[in-house]
Amino acid sequence: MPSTVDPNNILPRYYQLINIIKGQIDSKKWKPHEPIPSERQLEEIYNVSRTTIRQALDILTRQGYLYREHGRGTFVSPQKLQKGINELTSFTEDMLKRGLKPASKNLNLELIEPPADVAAMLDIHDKNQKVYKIERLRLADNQPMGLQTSYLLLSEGQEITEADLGTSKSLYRLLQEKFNLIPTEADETLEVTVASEQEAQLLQVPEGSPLLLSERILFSQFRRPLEFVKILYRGDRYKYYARLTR
Amino acid sequence: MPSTVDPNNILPRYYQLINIIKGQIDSKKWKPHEPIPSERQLEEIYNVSRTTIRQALDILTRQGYLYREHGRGTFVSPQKLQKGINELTSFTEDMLKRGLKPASKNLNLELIEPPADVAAMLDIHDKNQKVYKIERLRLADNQPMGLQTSYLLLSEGQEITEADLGTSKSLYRLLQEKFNLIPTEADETLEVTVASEQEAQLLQVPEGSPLLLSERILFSQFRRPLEFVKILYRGDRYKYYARLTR
DNA sequence: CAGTGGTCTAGACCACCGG
DNA sequence: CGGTGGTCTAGACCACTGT
Repeated sequence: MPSTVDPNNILPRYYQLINIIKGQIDSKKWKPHEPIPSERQLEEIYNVSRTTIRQALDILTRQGYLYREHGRGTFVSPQKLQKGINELTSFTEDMLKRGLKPASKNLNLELIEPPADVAAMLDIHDKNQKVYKIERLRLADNQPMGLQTSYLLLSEGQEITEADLGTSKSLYRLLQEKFNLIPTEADETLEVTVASEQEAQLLQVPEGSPLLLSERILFSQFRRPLEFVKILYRGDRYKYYARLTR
Repeated sequence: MPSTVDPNNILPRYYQLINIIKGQIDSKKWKPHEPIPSERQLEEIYNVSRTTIRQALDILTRQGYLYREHGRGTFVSPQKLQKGINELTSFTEDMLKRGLKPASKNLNLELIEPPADVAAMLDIHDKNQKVYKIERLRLADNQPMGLQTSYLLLSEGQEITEADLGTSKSLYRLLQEKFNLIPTEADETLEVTVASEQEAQLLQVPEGSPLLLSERILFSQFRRPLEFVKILYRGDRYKYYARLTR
C-alpha cells in the first residue's frame, strides 16, 4: 500500500489519494468518528492542491467512508455506513463482500433468439440478433443461494464457452478481459415471488417458498445494454442493502 | 424557471445551474442523446467558471440526467435512466412518483421504551429514552400496499399527535416543518418474508403470502439516527428500483 | 488538427464552529 | 478569534474523439 501520491503514476492523483485514505481507514489508523487531517493539512502531507484533496474526499464521502461537518472537520464513518453500497457488483463480488465463498454450477449455455421481453430490455431491434442464455445455480459457502438466468448481448465473433464459465472468475471480469467490455452501470428491480417446483428443487427449498427476484439491465462503458439478468435468491438467505440520499 | 445564474442568489451557483439544466431537459429543449453545450460554451452562456459548470454537470451525471463521453461531449440521458433513483423518499413521495394516490390509516401511535433491537438501530444508550411507535396501514389508490411500523427518536418537548398524522402530509415534510429535522440519508435493507395472520388480514392477502420487508434507518442532517422504520409491502404490488454504478 | 471532457494548480472569499 | 469545510475563479496541461 503506497502512502504517497506519485505525480508520474498513471492513476490520477485524486484516485491515489482515495486508495491511501481507504487504507488508513481499513487499517484502523483513522478510527470511526475521529477527524481526519484537515484539507489544508492534507495539502501539505501529500503535496497536492486542495481541489484535488476535495475531489478525493467528496468521492469517499459519497461512498460512505467519511462524513463532513461544516466548520468542524471531516470524520471517519462508523462501520455500519462503510459498506460499498449501491456499487455495481457481480454475484461473485457480492458474495466475497459478504464474506462468503461464491461458486456456481452451470445448468445451460446456448445461443438463442431472445424472447420478446428480453429483446426489449436489451434494446434489440434486429430480428436475427442472437444472445447467449446462461443458466447457473449459484452457491455461497457451498449452499444454494440463487438461480441466475443471464442473457448476454455480444457482437459478431465474440464467443462464450463452458470453459469460460468454469474458471470461477467473475463474469464481469471475463467480459472485460476477453472483450474489453466494462460493466459500468445497471438498472435493477427487486420484487417478491414464490418458488416453482423446479426452482424449489434446485434451490433446495419447499415449493412455494418466498424468493427475492432481482432483474438487472447491465450497460457497458459504451452505454449499450450488455446483459439482462434475473436472479432468484433464496428468501431465507439473501438480504439486499442500499443507501439512499437526498 | 430562471434561466440565468444570479451571483447574489442565496443558492450556490452550481445549484442554480442544476435547476436550469434540469429545466431544459424536462421541457425537452435538450433531448435524449443530444449533446448539451460544451463546458466552455456553458462558461460563456452563464458567466461562471468551468469548475462551477463541472460541479453541476457531475451531480447531474450522478443523478442520471446526463452522461459524458470523453472527447465527444455531454449528452442527455434517455428517459429510462432519468428516474430519480436511489433518492431518499417517504412512502408518500414514493407513491406519488409512481403515479399512485397515497393514503394511510393510523393503527397505533404511542410513546414507548424501544425494544432492544430498535434501541440498537437508533443508537440509543439511555435506558429512559422513549420513542414514538407509529403503526400505519399504507394505501395506494385506495388499495392496501404496505404495513408500516415506525420508531421515531425525538428530543425532549418534540411531540407528534394523531392530528399531525392525519394531515396526509409526508412524515418527512412534517419533521422538517415542525422540528427542523431534515432527513438526509438512510441505510435500507430488503428481504423476503411471509404474512402472519394479522398482517394478512390488514393487507387483504392470504396468510403466508410473500411480502417484501424493507427496514430503514433514517439519519437527520445532524447525522443522528432519527427513525427506524419497517415496511411490509404486498409482494404482488410493490417493486423496488435501484441504479448501480462502479 | 481543433474541440471535447478529465485532471490539476494556487489562490480567494464565504459560512460555520468552537474556545 | 482562528480553523474548518463550502464555493468560486482563471488558468494550465492532458487524453480522447472526430475529420
